[in-house]
This record gives sequence, structure tokens and C-alpha cells, in this order.
Amino acid sequence: VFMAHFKPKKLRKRQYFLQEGDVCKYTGFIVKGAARTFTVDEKGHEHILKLSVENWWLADFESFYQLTPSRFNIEALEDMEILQITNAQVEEFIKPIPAFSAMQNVISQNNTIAAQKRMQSAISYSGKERYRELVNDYPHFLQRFPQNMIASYLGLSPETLSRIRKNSLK
Amino acid sequence: VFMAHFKPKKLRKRQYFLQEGDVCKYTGFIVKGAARTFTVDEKGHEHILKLSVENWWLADFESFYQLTPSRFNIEALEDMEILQITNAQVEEFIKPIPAFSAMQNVISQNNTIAAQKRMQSAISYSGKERYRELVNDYPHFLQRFPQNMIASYLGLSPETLSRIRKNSLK
DNA sequence: AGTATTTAATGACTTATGTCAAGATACAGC
DNA sequence: GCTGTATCTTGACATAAGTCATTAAATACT
Repeated sequence: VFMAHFKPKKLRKRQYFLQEGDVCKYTGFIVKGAARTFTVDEKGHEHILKLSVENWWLADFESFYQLTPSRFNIEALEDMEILQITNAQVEEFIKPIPAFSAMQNVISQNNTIAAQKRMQSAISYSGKERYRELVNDYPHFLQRFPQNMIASYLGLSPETLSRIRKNSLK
Repeated sequence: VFMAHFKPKKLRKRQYFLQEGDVCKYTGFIVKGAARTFTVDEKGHEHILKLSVENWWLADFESFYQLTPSRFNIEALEDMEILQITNAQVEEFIKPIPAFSAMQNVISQNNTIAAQKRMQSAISYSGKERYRELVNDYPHFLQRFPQNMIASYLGLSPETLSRIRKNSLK
């Protein structure tokens, strides 16, 4: 069932999975590689909403569910292999299979939990504390992503993160 | 079916629906009233993660799904009427009913979308811009909740929000 | 290996936001 | 209506974070 409906796709580093203004027709399961979901504000600054790696689902779910134009860009940070599928296909072929439906619920729950945690972090903690939490929760991110992207993910300028790291060495 | 499994409950203003450290056994559909979900940090400052009103579901979903002790408090801000149900009851009685299951999916999707939007706001915007967005998206919150709670929800001190409002009058 | 490009670090300075304290309103309970 | 409590505003000051400019270091591309 899996292979019958999921379309394999390769993305090269820097290639876009989704561009702002387009509808996010597909969600992609990441077999290999990593990507970032980001916006560009009026001043031209990028803000990374999400960093995604293997075994995660890639999509702007707002656009994917509602078929509205997306406010986000999704770009491959490494060469990627994904398995993609449309929302219509999910509804038609995947949802009816109890095992997949259950899996979807688990994914959705985990998403909700992660989002909740990140939001709490954002409103309660300083930059330094948010960085500490990231180091603790996703240590492999530090190896995998350049520091300026980590900074953007944390809602900090690259300079500020550089200084936080310098000070926390002592 | 609805009334067979949902237990009506009343909460008085300031009464707790959930206390930090307890497991969130129930989720409650809000028939009437409003509540806040918040944490208390080491310095004793409160941070409001969520403000909930009629027709929303009340719960710390991390604790509710995983049956782990919650990091949050949920407190009634007004006298409330809710309909509550356990996760086990949802799985046993609600999920099997297609109409309710579909409704759950919609709720979950909306949650995901709202969380995504709020997160983007948190990492991309200044306090002033976050306040503008709130005024735009949830204008009724301003009538309903005291300003210091709005400030906490936005991740700002009450003084800062007061000054933002003063300046944005001009 | 060698050049171009990207990423990271640092200093000087500006701006946003937090903190503390005081006073002013508004509101609730009796 | 009065009193006590909660909320909001304001000022003075402290701290956190952003901005801009420059240099250093790392990485990518032939």
C-alpha cells in the first residue's frame, strides 16, 4: 500500500520543496536529508519555523489541509530523498487503513506536544535558556545545521547566538 | 452518545482544572467561561501558554495523551461549565464513531495551524507586532481578559504592553 | 592547491524589553 | 458607600538583544 501511493522524490541541496505563495500539494516523508521551513519578513530577514530531519513529515500543514497559498518556503539543506503524497490520497487510501490512521494520530499528538513545548520556551525563556533547551533536546541539530540557522530557529540574531555560546563555555 | 460519556462539571472562578504535577486525566469541552493554561518559573513569574474560551477543548494534551505529570496549571478565569471525558473513553466510545473521529481530526488540524502561526509570530515579530496580530486575530480577548494576562500570553511584561498600547494610540 | 563563497566571531553602538518603585484607577465584597 | 485588592500607568534605570562593520575561519568548487 505504501509504495503504491507514495511517490519517491529526490531534492538537491538548496532545492525548494515549497515556495511562498504556492499551495503545498504534497506532504513528504523524509527518508534521507534535512530541510528548513522559513519565512522572509519585510526587512528581508529569514525566520526558520521548523528544521526537519529523517522520519519527519515535511509540509506546511495549513496550506496542505486547506489548499490555501502558503506563507512559507521549504528548502532542502542537504540532498534529500522523500516519499510524497497528496492530502486527497491520504483521505482516500491511508485513512481507511486502521494501522496508518493510528500512526497518523500518534504523529499528530507528537506534533501538538512538541509545538506546545516550543511555544512555552518562546514566551518563558531568554535566548540563553532557549539555546540550552535545544542543546538538551536536539543535540544532533548542532552538528547538522550551521549556527546561523540554529539562531534563526531560536528567534535570535546569529551574533547573539555566537555570544551566548562564547559565554556559556566558561 | 454525547451525554452518555461526557460528564458535566462546573468550575468557579479561580478554581483549578489542573495543577502542576498532576496528570491531566480529563479533557473538557468548554460550554461556558474561560480559562488560562500557565507555568510558574523559578523566579515565580507566571507565563500564560494558552487562553481558552467557549467551544475550545481544555487540557494539557501532553499529559492527557501520555498520562505523565503536567508542567502546567489550568485555572478558570470565570465561572465555567464544561463537559469532560477521559482519554480512555475517547478511544473506546468516541473514536469508533466516524462523525466524531472526523471532528477530532478537524480540531487537531486547527490546533496545528494555530500553533504554527503563533510560533512564527513568536520568533519573527517584536512585542508590538505580536500585539497587533492578537488585536487582529482575537479582538474579543481584549474585552475579556485583563491586560496583564494578555501581556503574559504575548511573552511581555505588563509594563511593556502598557507602553505599547500607549504608543499605538497615536 | 587555490580561489570564491559561506559562516562565525568580535567590537561599538542602538533599540527593545525587563525590573523596581510609586501612584492612579478600577473593581469586588461586604 | 466604603474598604481592600487587583489592575494599570508612569518614570528611572538595568539588562538583553539587534544592527552594522570588519576580520577571521571554515567550506565548497573547480
